[in-house]
Amino acid sequence: MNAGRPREFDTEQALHAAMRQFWRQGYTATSLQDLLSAMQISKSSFYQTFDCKHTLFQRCIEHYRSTLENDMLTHLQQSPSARQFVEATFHAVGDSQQKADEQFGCLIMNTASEFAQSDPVIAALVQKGTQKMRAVFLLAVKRAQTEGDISGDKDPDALASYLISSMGGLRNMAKAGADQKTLREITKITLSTLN
Amino acid sequence: MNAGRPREFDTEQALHAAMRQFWRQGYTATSLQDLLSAMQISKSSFYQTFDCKHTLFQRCIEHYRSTLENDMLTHLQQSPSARQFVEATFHAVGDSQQKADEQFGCLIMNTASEFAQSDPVIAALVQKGTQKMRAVFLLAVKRAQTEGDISGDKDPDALASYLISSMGGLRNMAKAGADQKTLREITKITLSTLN
DNA sequence: GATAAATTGGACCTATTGGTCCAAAACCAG
DNA sequence: CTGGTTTTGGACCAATAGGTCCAATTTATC
Repeated sequence: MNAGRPREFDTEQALHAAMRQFWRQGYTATSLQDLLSAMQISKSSFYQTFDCKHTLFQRCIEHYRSTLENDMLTHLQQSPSARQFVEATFHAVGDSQQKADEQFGCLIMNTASEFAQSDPVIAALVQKGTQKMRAVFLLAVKRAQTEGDISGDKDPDALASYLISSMGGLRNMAKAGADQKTLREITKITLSTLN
Repeated sequence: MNAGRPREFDTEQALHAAMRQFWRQGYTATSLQDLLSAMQISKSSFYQTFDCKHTLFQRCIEHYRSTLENDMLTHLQQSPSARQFVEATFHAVGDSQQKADEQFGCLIMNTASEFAQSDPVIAALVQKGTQKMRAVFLLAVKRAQTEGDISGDKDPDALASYLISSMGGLRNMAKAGADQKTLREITKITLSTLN
């Protein structure tokens, strides 16, 4: 009895496309038309599947966060040393190969910048996002300390906060159009705090 | 011969009000109505005096930049040591007294985040803004080196880039809702790179 | 093949967007 | 007080915003 016409699009794929669109242009500057074009679905399908623009945005932030979080965690696990993981994560920003993605900055930070304090729901998601990223860095710092690559004297919590702040700053510089040399110089100094 | 009805508002004041509005909400999210309310002028006066929203925005960015630049330069000049100036500049972000202003982030960086690569005219202004800020930090670092408060070994150019990047990151964290303690921890580590 | 369930395209809606235009008002110089 | 110049308020505009609704279409099950 649960029959009916099957969907002509993949929900996950559409969500991913929407996320990239928001990532590129931000929430307000992204019109419904932009979304439909990017997601390649019709208006009806859009509203039926994703409720409304705001709800979709929330899902996109969560999607971005969980994807990034998982990526970071697997990279951390697979990395021979936690210190190497942190260094690689920062070097990736200046890396020309990933430049296409990097010039959009970080969706979480972009969102914080766009309307952190004006929308409590979004603000909470941004908060959660930074917390989770911070947690990954915290894990990495602690592991690096047991591995002897970061001095045990340092406060791992403070270091983790510092790292997300720096990462946000660096990606923002990349978005502002800083060249590779500059990004590398910044990264070098940032990482020197781990010594 | 140059007679006529005098303006009922002050241009500079209106510009300042517009700047604060853009600073708070960003370009796209700020409607014409928002601007008129903030500036307290009529639509006619708006278009006659400021041409259009986009042109006004450009002027606002320049206004923000030159104001900030001048403030920083005078602070630097009046500071007993250049190192103290840099430290004070960073500490000000976490300072609760300036919290009201800080929770908007930095207009230049916000703008970079909003549409750095999609609008060449704005992108150029953002570039100019970061350059100028960087120049002030460069001046400060070099002076601090002659004053013996920063080791002469360090590359002042790299350090200047690092400082604006870190400042952007820190202010973004403030906007994202980080508490004072966290901001202070980040600042402390950031400033430790000067040793 | 009929039926029930679900998706789809597109017409339609209202509110708001940035922006134009003009008549009325206000002012200064002569 | 008058003529020329400027500002001002508000009517008006087309385009677009996000969103609703429904008829047509497509499919799985029986």
